[in-house]
Amino acid sequence: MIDLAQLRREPDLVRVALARRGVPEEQVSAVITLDVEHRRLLQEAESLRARVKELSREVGEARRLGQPRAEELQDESRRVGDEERFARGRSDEVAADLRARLLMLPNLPSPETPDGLDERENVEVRRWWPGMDEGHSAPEYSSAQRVAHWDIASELGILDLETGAKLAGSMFPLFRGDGARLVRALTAYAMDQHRDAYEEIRPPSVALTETMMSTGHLPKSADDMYEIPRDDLWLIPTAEVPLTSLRRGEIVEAGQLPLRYTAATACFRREAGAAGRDTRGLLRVHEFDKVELFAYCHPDQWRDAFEDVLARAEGLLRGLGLTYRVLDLCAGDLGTSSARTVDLEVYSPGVDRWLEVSSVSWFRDFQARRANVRFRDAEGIHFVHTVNGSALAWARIWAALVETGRREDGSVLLPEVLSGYLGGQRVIAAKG
RNA sequence: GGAGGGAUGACAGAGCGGCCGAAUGUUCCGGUCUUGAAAACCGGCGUGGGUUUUCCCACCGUGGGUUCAAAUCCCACUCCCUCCGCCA
Repeated sequence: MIDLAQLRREPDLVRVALARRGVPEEQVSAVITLDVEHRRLLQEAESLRARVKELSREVGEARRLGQPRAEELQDESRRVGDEERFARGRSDEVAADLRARLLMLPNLPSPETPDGLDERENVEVRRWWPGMDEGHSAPEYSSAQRVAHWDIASELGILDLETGAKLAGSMFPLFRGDGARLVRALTAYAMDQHRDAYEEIRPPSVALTETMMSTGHLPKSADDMYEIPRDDLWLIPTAEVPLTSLRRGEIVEAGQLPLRYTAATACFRREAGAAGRDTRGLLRVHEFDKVELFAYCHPDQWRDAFEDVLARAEGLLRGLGLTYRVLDLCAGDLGTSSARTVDLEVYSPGVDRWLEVSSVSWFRDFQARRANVRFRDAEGIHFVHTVNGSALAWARIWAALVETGRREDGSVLLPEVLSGYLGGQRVIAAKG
């Protein structure tokens, strides 16, 4: 959540920043009004409380000395106590309202985040394709590569969407044979690339409501997630959720920062807002495997952490030989918790589309404040910054690889970097 | 799932219902001493909020309750440990 102290200090700055992402001015003002009211009620309740404590001390004193005024004091304390409970109740009500509204406010966009209200105004910052570094122009794709992955997949028997749907409903993909093996190889490839600097974590695939709150996925995006109400659990939509809560409530020494973690997990998304869109193949699915990179860092380190995650995600794409572009998301297209986000999209020739396969974000202290993760240095205690990004999300990568690698004979050539993870195999053979 | 034990500050570990936000030890920080270090000695050392420099409030696993007054009593829950059962 945003910093209430900052909102008090610089209300106009907050108003202007949030207006960039389309938050109505009234939403901000409502929070300010509630905050003023809350502080007034809190002071009232606390001074009554102080009076009760004072009287109670006097009661003890009087009784020790056997003074008859103890009874009177006791009665008065009871009266003040009733008043206090009433005042406290009103204060708590306002506080709950305040908190609820504060949690609904998104993060302030970074000054360098481009203006714009939706994805049409995202800014393409660069593009890469195999051979570009050697001066070659963008690749021409053959007709063999202009076949959608769902067609290739059924031809080769490596993806079985019908059976996935039979088991779990539509948009739950089922990979098989070399297709399943490919997913496993991709995860192993990525994890090995990151192990020099990121501690590998294998977290639970479910999270408590409190854990979902910390990243900002709740309360706002409840409809986009799978819920297990009986146990107050949610299926994680990304490993960002458990990783952000790894150090929840802790104070770490500044010298330990940055703390970097990586995790490969399944990610579950209801995609409620996108029902009916991109439903074919792997363009949009309810479950996919993803490798996530995450860092808790010092406010001075966020840019390095951000650049590192981005460089690693791009490095994987280059290793895989996929054409991709980098988009700087505009203020209006930012996720709730993010101050700055860069998306990576791969070009997939069979469907002729750019597919989002990574999102690298800097959250400033927005998530750290919710998760209460702080660091201590000579000056005192402060919230850490969080940075994370996918490196990478495999379902769409899988589609792009299969489409890009398809040859005239119908077989699929896989990138060399994966051969070590595929027992030397380079090709998914066409069915004879 | 059953039986028992436990949860207090960075750690260890006290705490008759009434100056307990909390003893003590360790760690850590500053100082004295020392050529330097260690030891010894002296001092300091939780977090958040409100007010603002005088203070006030909250927090002793979580949530309720009893009481003039709760770390301390009662209830529920969570987690951890030991034992039994079950099991990938």
